[in-house]
Amino acid sequence: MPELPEVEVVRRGLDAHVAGRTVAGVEVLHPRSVRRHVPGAFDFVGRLVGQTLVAVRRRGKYLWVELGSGEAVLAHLGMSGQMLVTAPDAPPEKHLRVRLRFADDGPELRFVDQRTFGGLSVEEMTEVDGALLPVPVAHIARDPMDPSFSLADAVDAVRRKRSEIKRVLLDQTVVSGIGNIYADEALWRCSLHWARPADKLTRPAVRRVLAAATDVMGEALQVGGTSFDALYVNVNGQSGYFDRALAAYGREGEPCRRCGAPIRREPFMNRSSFSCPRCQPRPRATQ
DNA sequence: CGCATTACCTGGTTGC
DNA sequence: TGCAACCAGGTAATGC
Repeated sequence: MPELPEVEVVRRGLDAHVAGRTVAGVEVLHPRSVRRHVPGAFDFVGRLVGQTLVAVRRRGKYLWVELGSGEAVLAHLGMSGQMLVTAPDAPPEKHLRVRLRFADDGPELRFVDQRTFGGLSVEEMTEVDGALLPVPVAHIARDPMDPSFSLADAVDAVRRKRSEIKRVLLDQTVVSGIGNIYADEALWRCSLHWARPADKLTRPAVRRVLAAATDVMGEALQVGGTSFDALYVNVNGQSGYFDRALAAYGREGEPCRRCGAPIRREPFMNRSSFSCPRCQPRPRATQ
């Protein structure tokens, strides 16, 4: 699933392949993929045709392409979204939702999304705390790879939450970019159970877990960066080389890489949390 | 207001 | 073999 490292891989690939090019035509094949564009699919197309794509930017898991008009095409990949740069005559993918053709007749940009949790929209920009962001991203906190990210501020924000630490790690208004996979990895790395109350953790403990999340996402980015070539931007988050580096996520029953105890899986927010029963003991009473 | 829960989606897998 | 149930999970809306 695309979390920060996977989205950053896509951002880099898009920036390399579409920046500076002019949109000649847009085709929306599934209305749901542009549902966040309130004026509708027709308006979406109209706002893009003729625009130059200036640069591709990202905050957390949100991605946007700055337009010559000053607006931006905002993209969220959801769980299964992919941005592909393909030859215009390449056969359509099964779940092709939106395609952008360019005036140079070069490779086209395709938004492919099986589950349609993701989507595209054209948005106006707004300034928040010195950063220029698409309006729907205004409430998203800086991610750990943002040059202006403040670890001290993030530690304080986490400790203000009266909730379980993993819920807080997944809250994109506190720190952005962390999803289920990297949350479990970060908690495993600093031997914390996901249900530990965030406001009861010490400042150093929260600093450690945020540093672990930053580290693990950085490592994933390094190996994910190899997975696209000139005509193909790979956002296949669960494949690639980072799979084999995972210590907790998806390893139910397999030995903990630290102590050998079988990794457990527990229900969490209608999904799963993976942890080591010995290294990450469940907190006693959460009162 | 702040935190918890649910709806939204589809296709691959599992179990009967 | 067929089909229903289940599962993946980020986000916004809803509930308390």
